[in-house]
Amino acid sequence: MEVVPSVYGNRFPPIFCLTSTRTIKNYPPAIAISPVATAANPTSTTTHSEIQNGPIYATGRSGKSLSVSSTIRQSAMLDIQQSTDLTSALSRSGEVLKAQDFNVILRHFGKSNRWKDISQLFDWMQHYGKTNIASYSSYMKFMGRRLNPLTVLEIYNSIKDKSIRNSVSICNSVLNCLVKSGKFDSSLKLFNQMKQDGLMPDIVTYSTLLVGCAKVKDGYTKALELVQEIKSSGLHLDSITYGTLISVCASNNRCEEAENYFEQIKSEGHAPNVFHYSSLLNAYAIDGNYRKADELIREMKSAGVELNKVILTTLLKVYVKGGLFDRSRELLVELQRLGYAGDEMPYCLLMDGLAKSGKLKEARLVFDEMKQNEVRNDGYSYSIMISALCRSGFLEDAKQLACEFEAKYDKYDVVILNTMLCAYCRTGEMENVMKMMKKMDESAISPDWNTFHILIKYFSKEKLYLLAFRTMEDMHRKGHEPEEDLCSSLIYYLGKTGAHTEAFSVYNMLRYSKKTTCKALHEKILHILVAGGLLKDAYVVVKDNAKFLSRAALRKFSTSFMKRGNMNLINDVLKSIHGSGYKIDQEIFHMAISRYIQQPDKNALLLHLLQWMPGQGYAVDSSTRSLILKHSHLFGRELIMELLSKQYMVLKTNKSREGKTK
DNA sequence: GTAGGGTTAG
Repeated sequence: MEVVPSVYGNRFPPIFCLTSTRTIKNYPPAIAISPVATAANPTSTTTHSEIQNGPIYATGRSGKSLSVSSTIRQSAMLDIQQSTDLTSALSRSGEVLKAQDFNVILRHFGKSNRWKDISQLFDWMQHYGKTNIASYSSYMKFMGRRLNPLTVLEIYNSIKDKSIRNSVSICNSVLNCLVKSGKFDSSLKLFNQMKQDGLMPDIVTYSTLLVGCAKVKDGYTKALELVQEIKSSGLHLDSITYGTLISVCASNNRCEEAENYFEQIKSEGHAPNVFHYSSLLNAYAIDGNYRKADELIREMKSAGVELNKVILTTLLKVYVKGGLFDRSRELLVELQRLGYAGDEMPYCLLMDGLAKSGKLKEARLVFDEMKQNEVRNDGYSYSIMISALCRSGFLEDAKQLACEFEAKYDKYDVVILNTMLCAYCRTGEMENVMKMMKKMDESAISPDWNTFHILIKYFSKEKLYLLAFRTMEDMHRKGHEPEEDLCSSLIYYLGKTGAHTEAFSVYNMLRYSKKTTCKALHEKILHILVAGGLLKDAYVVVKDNAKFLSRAALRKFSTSFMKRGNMNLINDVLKSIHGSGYKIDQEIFHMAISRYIQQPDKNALLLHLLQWMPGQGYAVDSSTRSLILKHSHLFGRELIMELLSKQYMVLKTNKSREGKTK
């Protein structure tokens, strides 16, 4: 395959080299624009209240000049909001404005989805110290998922004022950004750090973190821990937190617990709201419990809670999961009638359910109908159809749909790209695979766990083991943990093709991941390392995992090490395998001692070995003994005789012990 | 004059 080296070049850079989303701007020095040093420079002696409220005007100013100042500020704000050239508007009108004025503009940009302007304005505000607590929270809120979590952390860490850093709304916003971008573990770590630094978390902090529990394995346990923490810190679960908890239960297959929380709301004298209902409904979707779902809908009707788009869409999910495809279709028609079928979601639910119960043709019909209905397309429906076609082996059809999506929509996210990658990998079209990877890189879409898995599997299938290895390295660097089976097979193939070092590298990725590795893997890598002559690495494996290794493998390793391993480590190796309970046999001692004799400058090591042996119940056999005696002049004859006689005593006691046991 | 949290899809 020619394509691979040409795409990667010879140096094998990281598979995906995403460009940083945040650029450092070179603004003129603050002092040149703003003469007000306190407002311009946040690292100066500015107090918290000044940062929050802007420079405090001297008392005694007339009401008139205040209103003049407010008029000037109003027009400056308008200038910036309406300007088509933000840079010049800021240098023209920015000086007179305070942090809260900029926050108004920030929100204005936010409401009109002017992402680029929000970023530029916020950069400017940061540079001139015109930020307060609300600025940070608003910025993160309006940028939402557009913000790279690393950028968010950078911003957070740039806040030097402790009272601002510890402010609960800023902390909540930062945690929210991390949770929304799937970095739940990082958010928990940061949360603990924040608490140590002095954050007093409130119920919003906890419900922010609870959202993350819905997306991770074992999230329910973590949620319980958080609930415990809420209670022990004297806070109370509020309506939103209950809603989050129910949704955590739903996404962790805890239907009964979801019901319990729902009942708890009622027993505390509150009426469940539409969020609570939709989350509980979603819990019923897990096993398609349409009876309970129908009952819940009746309850909603009598309670006067509106059956909104989310509720009806979730109900559709329940019907689909319950296999009630006719009722699902009826409900879809109802959604269309109500104007609730403007985006793909309900179609996706139905298509996916049909495809997964083997009704691929019917799924395709829904897909075609959706396309006729001018539904907004975000690529989900294509993902579903393409992967359904792939699963059933209709690779050509899958490829065709992928091409259709490329031609019709130039909009990609990680899922559609993964799906298309998968389709092209299955049909073995390297050129298209590379095209998708380039697209991912260009659109700054970070590859996820799935992307890496698809690629590594594909490269392995094409016998491009080194490329698979580089991809796995990249995956590891990006913090994704590959599945053990995938590693294990890659280790096998790398070993088989002589890439012993690379095989060991994959082994180490697994070993130092959080998961515990399968015991057989240690033996597998040991064989590869011994075969590749990487005896020092092999020794590391043996030292750490001797208890998982078979006697045969240990023997093979020791034999090789005695023959070719580093002489300075021979005694360590012998002690280490003895320490693991392996009885060293005479042949091994003979090999070790022969090596020492060949190299008289290592005589200290030989003497050390001979000294060590009797203490562990070992003694050299007669052939090794005569070998030593033959060369004893090299080591000091007297000392050697003394050591050998000590060993002889051991030999005698061993023999007499053996005799007694017989 | 001010900020932060919840429901559905691959």
